[in-house]
Amino acid sequence: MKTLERPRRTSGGRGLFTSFHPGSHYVSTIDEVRALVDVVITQGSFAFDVETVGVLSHHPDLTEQVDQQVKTHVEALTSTSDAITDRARENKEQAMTKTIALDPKRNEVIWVGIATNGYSWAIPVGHPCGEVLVPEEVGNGSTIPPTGHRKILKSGDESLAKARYHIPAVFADPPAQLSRAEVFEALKPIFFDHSLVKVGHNVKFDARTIAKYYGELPVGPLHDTMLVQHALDENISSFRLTSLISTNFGEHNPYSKHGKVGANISTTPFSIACNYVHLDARWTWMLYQKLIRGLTNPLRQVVEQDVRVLEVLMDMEDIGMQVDSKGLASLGEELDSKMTDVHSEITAITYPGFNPDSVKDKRLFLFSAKRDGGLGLKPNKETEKGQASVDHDSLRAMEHKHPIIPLFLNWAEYKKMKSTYVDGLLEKTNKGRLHPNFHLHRTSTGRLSSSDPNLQNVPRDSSIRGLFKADDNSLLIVADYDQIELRIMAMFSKDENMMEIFTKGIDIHTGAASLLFDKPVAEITKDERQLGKSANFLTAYGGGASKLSATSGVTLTKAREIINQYYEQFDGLSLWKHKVVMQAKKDGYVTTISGRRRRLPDINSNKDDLRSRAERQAVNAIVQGSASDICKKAMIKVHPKVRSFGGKLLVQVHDELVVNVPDNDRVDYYSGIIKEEMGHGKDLNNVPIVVSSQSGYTWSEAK
DNA sequence: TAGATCACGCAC
DNA sequence: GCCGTACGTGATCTAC
Repeated sequence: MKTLERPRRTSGGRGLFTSFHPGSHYVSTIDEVRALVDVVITQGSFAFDVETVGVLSHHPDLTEQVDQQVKTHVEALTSTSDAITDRARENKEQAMTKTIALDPKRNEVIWVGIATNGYSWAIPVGHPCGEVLVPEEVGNGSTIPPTGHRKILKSGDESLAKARYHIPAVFADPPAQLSRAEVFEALKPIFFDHSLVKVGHNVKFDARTIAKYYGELPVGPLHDTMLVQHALDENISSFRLTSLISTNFGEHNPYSKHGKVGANISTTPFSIACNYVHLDARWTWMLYQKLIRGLTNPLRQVVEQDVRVLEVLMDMEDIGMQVDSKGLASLGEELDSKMTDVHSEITAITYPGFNPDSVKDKRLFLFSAKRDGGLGLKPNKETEKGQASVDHDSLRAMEHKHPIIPLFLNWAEYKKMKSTYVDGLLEKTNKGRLHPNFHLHRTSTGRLSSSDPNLQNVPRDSSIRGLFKADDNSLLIVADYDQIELRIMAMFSKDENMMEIFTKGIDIHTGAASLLFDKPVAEITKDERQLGKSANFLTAYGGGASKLSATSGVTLTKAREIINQYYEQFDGLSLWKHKVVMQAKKDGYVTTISGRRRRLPDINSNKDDLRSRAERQAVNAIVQGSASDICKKAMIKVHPKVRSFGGKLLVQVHDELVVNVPDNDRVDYYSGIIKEEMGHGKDLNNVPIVVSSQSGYTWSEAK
């Protein structure tokens, strides 16, 4: 039995592991795994990290996707040959393999890294290669490729033309490694110990990845360096581990010496990969120690709340949401046929090769002079960079000027649905379910975000939401906060009129209209309510008269009048906003209900545009961030309740929760529990919280 | 050729 | 100068 290597401590160094150098130990026997488990258990917490690869052959459905992608790719080419087709397939397979490596449901672990006080271990469980025997050879196009890698001419001879080429390295066989099954069995005591804190950098990924080998998710408490760092500084551009090490330890490239991994860990020599795994686990551990020690209240409580949300999110991601793949596919066909028609009409009016996806093409066709082949129309809006805009609003405004404009509008609508929501979602479907990633560190306000796929911006249109289904024998309950952001503003500002509207249970937009137009609530028309609504929105976002006039269609003068009247009626609100900005200028940040901070470096800028932007952000961050705090608290409370009656929390969309519950006669009871845990009936300093809910078999029915 | 940027559109 | 927070897609630009 090999003994565990314990890295030497350095005195006065940057951390516990800086004496580390190559030739590092890797765990090769099951006794060593058991021994490391014994050490970890005494430490109370540990960092871990997995390295993963995608295995295409494990997923026959994915080969179909590759087939399809190769087919589309080849169809777009003018000349095809076996060599090109093979190359295309190789590229697509590589891309797909890379994708699956990051999908916790479909990847395979090849290394596990673990670190705790003074220790780190690298456990290989399927690294495919040993050391390099023959290095890879890459030609950048300036040389003639070696024989055997040259193009074959029609004559049958090898072409002597210079070309790009890539000859992969030749590796020795890897050393003998433990199997995943025995390693994870032996590690079970540390991943399922309710008293051990399991730390990761984006820990949901690692935890969900290893869940495959246990048939269930590791248990909390979990902790994550990303969300700690985010609480300390939300204005960070990259949350990659290497970036955070640089900013926290002043190491410019901690991996440069012996842990540099190429494009793919599975084509990295064994010893380098081993070093890399040690480094990743160690740096995660050291970063965690450093960040957690720098946490003081109220940020400490913010992080404590977020790690609890993290566990809920992990569960939500792993469960995923059922989607009707066949329905999506047939919607795709419908859109395809509509698009074919529109496209041919567009081509007939424009010219062959006109690309309706090209802003440039559309801009040229609409706005260039008639003598240049354009329509000579006048642009009515500019993009940020000062170009003529061809977005929906601009086109709508000139819709009657030429028959092609409605065609552009139709094309854009169909294209969006097809590419983002049909093809995009289908590609992410795994056994009929979509498993989003929820992020706690990607917004400046503390809101969640969602990606791969983003289930927070699924169109409300029933043609899409109607395809998101409850499980068999289940129902979806959608519970959402009523006007949570405006209620939060009422709470903070204690504005009398706003408080009164909410306490009396009057619709806030109607109430605002009533004050704006000095009319009883009962006499407010639909149009007036809409103006009230627009004005209400402006307050949270800090919009001005021009925006109001643009979105609601009233004249600029009228818009100014409305805004003035609004702030006269809700004078407490404008006073509060003013105080917020003053405080932000003094402190450099604002604070939400839970104590989360939004730092605003531009709040005292000399540049008017930057400063006013920061002022709007200050107000908005308090409102949006506090709403997010409330919804996070709710998730923490709702999650165990819902599980206790066999339900599943599926998705959070900022102010709404989507829950899958058993389809039985207790649905009203379930809804009641969910609403209660979300705070329905309670209040925010005398501003009532109202939660409404609906249920149905699809997401559109439930909303 | 890969990554960055722009323009756009979807959500709250 | 003029509306806050996100993410995905496709085109186009840019650096290597």
